[in-house]
Amino acid sequence: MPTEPVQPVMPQRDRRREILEIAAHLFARKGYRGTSMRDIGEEAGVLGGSLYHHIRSKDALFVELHDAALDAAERRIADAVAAQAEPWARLESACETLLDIQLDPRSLTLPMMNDFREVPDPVRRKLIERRDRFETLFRDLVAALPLPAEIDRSIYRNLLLSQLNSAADWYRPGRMTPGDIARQIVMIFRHS
Amino acid sequence: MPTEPVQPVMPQRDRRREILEIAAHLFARKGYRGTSMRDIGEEAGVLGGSLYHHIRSKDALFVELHDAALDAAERRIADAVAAQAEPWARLESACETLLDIQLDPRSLTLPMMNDFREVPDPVRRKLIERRDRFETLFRDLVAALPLPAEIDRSIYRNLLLSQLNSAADWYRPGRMTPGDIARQIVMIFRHS
DNA sequence: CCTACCGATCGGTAGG
DNA sequence: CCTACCGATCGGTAGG
Repeated sequence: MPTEPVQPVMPQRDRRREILEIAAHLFARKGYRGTSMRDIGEEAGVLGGSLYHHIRSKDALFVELHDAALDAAERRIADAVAAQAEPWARLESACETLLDIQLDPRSLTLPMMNDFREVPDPVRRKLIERRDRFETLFRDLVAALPLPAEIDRSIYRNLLLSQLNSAADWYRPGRMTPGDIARQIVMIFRHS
Repeated sequence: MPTEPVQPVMPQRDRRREILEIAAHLFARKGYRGTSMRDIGEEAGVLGGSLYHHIRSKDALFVELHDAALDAAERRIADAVAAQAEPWARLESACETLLDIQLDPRSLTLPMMNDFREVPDPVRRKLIERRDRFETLFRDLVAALPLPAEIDRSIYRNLLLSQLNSAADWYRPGRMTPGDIARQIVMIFRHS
């Protein structure tokens, strides 16, 4: 008589998702170069080489994760912004949402958005292309602000985004929430 | 009759300086992990292993370069600030000087200040210690500002520094000088 | 998903 | 400063 497997059989699709999540966390915590395929395998309970049944290459895996993270972030921000009408309130919603994503320790998200320098050239080109598209969201938000004429909106947007993207480098949970930080940012960046 | 060397003999001290400068440029451009000892050797005209006559280890080399860069930056900023009396003018001087350093493509400097994540743990601890000391300079400048009570000065300083440190990620020379950016930053961050 | 391996590259060293 | 090497680790693959 045939013995049943102790572990329930998991559909290949879900197994792949599981591996992607593990990889996202490792990339976010240790960077692209700091994460080896063997590291990912270890957390998934398999050897590094076995991962290639689910993915094509480390590069492709990273690009896929990065793009999916930006897709999700874009959706969340668009939803949050849509609930507001006043330009400053829309900007504050966007900042709070992006900070929420960047500062959530459980997020399998874009803390990897930064150090593009440690990634191979062809990968970097793809990441930058996707990120530029993401940033048009903020270009539109900034365009709607009633800013003094002497403020350059392109600089303004770049400064704002670099703050939001590097907040995870200095933020420590406790005293302030991501929402508090977003309010501080808008307070500073607000000019009428 | 003895032949004279074609290349003039260079004192060991200067040779070491030369190697440090080459290493600084490579680290700044390609990051810690992206720069191998063999890369440094190649630009210096020797094999990677030969560098160990001048340095103890790659880690020690990186820490030395990082600390020397911060020493130099600290001096330049302190000098620039000392020429100003008014708190906002002092902050603007500091921002302009730091941006000058960060955005100068010839600077063998602190573009490496950022991605601490790709560096080994013991190295990171040393870098952070030195950087924290560097940042007290800005803590004092921000403390002197007449800011509205609802603005948190710790957040304010972190936002300001993260902008200055990541400006090299988006800045492209041409339309605006580092001084222009500094003026934009202070315009945005100025509140009376 | 594993075994067993490939070629490449890494930081670093001994000995001259 | 070179030769010649060490052990470790990397991304990836063939074959089952």
